[in-house]
Amino acid sequence: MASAKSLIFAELAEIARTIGHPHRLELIEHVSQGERSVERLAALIGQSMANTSQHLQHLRRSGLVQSRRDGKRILYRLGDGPVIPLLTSLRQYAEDSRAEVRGIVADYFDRLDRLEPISRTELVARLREENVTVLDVRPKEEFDLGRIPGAVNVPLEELEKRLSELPADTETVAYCRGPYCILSFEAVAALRTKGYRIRRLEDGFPEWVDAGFAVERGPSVAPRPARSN
Amino acid sequence: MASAKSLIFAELAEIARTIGHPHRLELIEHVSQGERSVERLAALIGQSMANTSQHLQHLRRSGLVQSRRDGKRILYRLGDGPVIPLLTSLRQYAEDSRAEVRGIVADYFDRLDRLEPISRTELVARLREENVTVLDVRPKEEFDLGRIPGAVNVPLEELEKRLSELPADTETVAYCRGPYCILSFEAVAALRTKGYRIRRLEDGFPEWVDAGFAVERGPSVAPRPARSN
DNA sequence: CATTCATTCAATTGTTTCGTTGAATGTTTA
DNA sequence: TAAACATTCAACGAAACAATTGAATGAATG
Repeated sequence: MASAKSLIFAELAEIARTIGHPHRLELIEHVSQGERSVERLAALIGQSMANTSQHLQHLRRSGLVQSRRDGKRILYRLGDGPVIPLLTSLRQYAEDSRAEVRGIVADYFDRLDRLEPISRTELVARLREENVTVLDVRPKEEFDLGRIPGAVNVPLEELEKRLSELPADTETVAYCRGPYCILSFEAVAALRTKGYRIRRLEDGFPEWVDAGFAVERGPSVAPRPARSN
Repeated sequence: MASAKSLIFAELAEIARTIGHPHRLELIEHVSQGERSVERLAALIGQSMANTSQHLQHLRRSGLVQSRRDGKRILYRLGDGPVIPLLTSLRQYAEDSRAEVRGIVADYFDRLDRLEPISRTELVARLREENVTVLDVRPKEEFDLGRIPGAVNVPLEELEKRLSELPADTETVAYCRGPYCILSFEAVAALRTKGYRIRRLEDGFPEWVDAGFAVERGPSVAPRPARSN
């Protein structure tokens, strides 16, 4: 039946249109870091509450995000389906085939040094050998909601003050929210000028989770900066 | 810079909006079978030439399709980038998380028998052992443009007339245009009632190409139906 | 039980997109 | 060089969408 086919195309198109808006893409990125209230999301994307709420409901209709009530606020989180793979393939298509994006990514990220990232599997191997410090430069709230096991949390703004928490003798791997999040880029740029051996992790925390690697949750116990300097 | 970030989101959103229209999704599906003229594509999606042309140019702007001139007509083909992976992840997201799509797919395809498909790698292995006939049920023109090596082409309409070309003693694997193409489902349903041992290949020809498996092109030499019945 | 607060709804306006119509372009054929 | 043909362009009206405003909901607090 042709009608079943056109119904399927209509469904697919609707999902595609849902992620076809910059604000909604940005909302998904923020929501993929952990639960967020509408108020906070509105501030993050620089839009009004009403507008943000409507975009969120649009996303929820397509299952890309879910929500729950917590007291007087509503918290949004990432949907159950393979949302990250969908966005990853969208990004990969864009990087592969759109000159504009290639140009932007090149101009923007490459200028911050050619900071070759370390792969997730490589990091896992290095963690087993205990010869690497994992640095989470996201804000504390996001760190508390979930992190790479054993990671040390030093938000980017506090990095200069808290340099002593980082071992200078072992290599450090920094990560943040995703491939377009600049926090870890800036952390690497800053620490390299101070002589640290530091690299970025490929992509970011949501992709780490999506790839099925272990996650540590809850308020952090004492971080374990094996200070030796 | 926040502006680089928002530029990236704008680019991604534009690509997503490009595939966010049923006609354009359908055009991509048809174009992924091989080169097609605007006239033919217009007929396939049941739209005017002008409208089809505009959708095609929209797709071309995003690199999802490419075009070349051949005499007085313009032929469109699939773009260079990872278009199929993008659509595959879109479809997988939809199937995984949208009840409507799940319902449609279930109602529609499952009713045509639970025809468990054979995987591409399994088919390759079976082909090495020479104990399988590959049946391409697409129209001859598409078959000529590219096919699984060694495949026999019997378009669905001619299947009943040309049953003799299919060996009844070896298992047959049928394929067509893709996961939502009903040709191979119907072929399987038809031949099973006649006692043939026949299964579907997972997905279809574009996905076969995309997965990097060998393709045979050009007008078919004599098909080799190892008739033994 | 009234108030406060976060969120959602409803109505409005300006912008973008879709499909149609008819003319323009550029290539082949007569 | 003119006619035929496939495709694209340009202009239009209808429909969908985005963002704003202000009112409505519904849970928590006093």
